[in-house]
Amino acid sequence: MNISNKVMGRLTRYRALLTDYFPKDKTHIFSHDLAAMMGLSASQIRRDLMCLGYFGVPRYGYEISELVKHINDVLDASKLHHVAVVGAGNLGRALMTFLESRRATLKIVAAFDDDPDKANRVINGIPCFHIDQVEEVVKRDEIRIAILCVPGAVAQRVADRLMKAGVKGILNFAPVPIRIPVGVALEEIDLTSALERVAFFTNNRANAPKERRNADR
Amino acid sequence: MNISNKVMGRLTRYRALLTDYFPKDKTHIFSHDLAAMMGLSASQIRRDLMCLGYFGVPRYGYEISELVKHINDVLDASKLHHVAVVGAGNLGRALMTFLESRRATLKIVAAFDDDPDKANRVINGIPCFHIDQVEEVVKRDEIRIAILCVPGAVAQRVADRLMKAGVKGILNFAPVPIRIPVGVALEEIDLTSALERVAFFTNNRANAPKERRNADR
DNA sequence: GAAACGATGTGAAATTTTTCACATCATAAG
DNA sequence: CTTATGATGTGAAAAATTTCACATCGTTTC
Repeated sequence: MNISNKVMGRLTRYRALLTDYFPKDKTHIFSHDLAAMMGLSASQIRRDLMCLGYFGVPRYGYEISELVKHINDVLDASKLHHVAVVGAGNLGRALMTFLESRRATLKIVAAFDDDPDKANRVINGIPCFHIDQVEEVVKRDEIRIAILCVPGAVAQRVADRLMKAGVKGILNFAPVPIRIPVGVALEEIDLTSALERVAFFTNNRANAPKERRNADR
Repeated sequence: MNISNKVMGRLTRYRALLTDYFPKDKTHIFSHDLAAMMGLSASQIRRDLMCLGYFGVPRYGYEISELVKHINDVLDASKLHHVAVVGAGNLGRALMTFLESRRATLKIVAAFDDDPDKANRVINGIPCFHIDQVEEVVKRDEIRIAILCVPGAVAQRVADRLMKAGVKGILNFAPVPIRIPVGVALEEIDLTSALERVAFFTNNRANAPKERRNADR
């Protein structure tokens, strides 16, 4: 089964919801319950879960622990990843604390900045290096994923440098798109665009970005 | 013309690219140039621009100033919006500085937190209030959009309170989906999910999340 | 003025994503 | 054991999004 980017995104959210925000005493869940929590349709949930190779039982629903286990199997296909935050400004530092320790398999092991004042310090328990050490540290610590929080003007240059050093996945928060060769994974989050989108649909309520249905029928 | 969420997102990015990251001496741009910068196909660019009611000229491409003007017309349909950041933790404070002054029409006028230590202070030039003042301040300052950066466990409760106070658009960074009635705009950014997605496609390079083509043919 | 050029605008096809609708099946009740 | 129940898994339809392919048209060249 080929899992699309969209399905992936939802699977991660199902997992988060089930492991962190679901009553511990419940052992089973129905597709329409998960749908209600996620604001999606029940059939979409079932369709997504089909990708897992795990099947629920008709009258009981899905066993939560099994479900989570199967999502884990698919998502964390290859164990641990070392992650670096590049650009230790306000946003970079906030993301360090926010994302660290969310997922055991994604460990933020370093930060980089071009400001010498920030280098050679430990920020929130994460060692911060000068950007010129990036090649050395990426290789040494086997960093494969970078969270890019640098100004738009230098984003592409820094990204190129990271990829040259061996980074294979980039989560880009810089407000410009970056170009990647095939073989590198890229996810872009444009925060300004997101806010503008909300503003637009706040004006034009008719076509809100998400319509949330509840059940199957 | 009914503009979809996806098209909206791209239009905002075209604008940002053209206004902030494009050589000032250039007056015109071709669809395939913009496509190359955005990592999209030229035909998609042209299709998106059709929504604007502005047309390029065959051999000259699009006049940048006119193009931006038309995007402005569509996007900022109703002038100014007052925005509040709710939850003044690391992420909330970072977003305050990051998003403030990005768009003249989106002004962050207040922050809220349930920590009394953070209330009644000015953080990065933005006044911070205790969450219990939310109804009062939202009404007084005509706040219509909220950026939600509170813990997942309280996200829905806080969102409900905001909507009750008059907020019509929410940009949700809490790691759980929130439910909204029709008439409210919602955009959700799950940072953990984004990182997990990158990690997944870093493992499974075959199907990277974005494939970037260059030209038309 | 006429012809060549090359980028646009767009109908139609292709692809992707979501929803519908119902056969199927495990359980519980009779 | 048999039947009723109600949630699943999924083929097929529908909807949304992207790409193709080319007619069209403004500019430039001759």
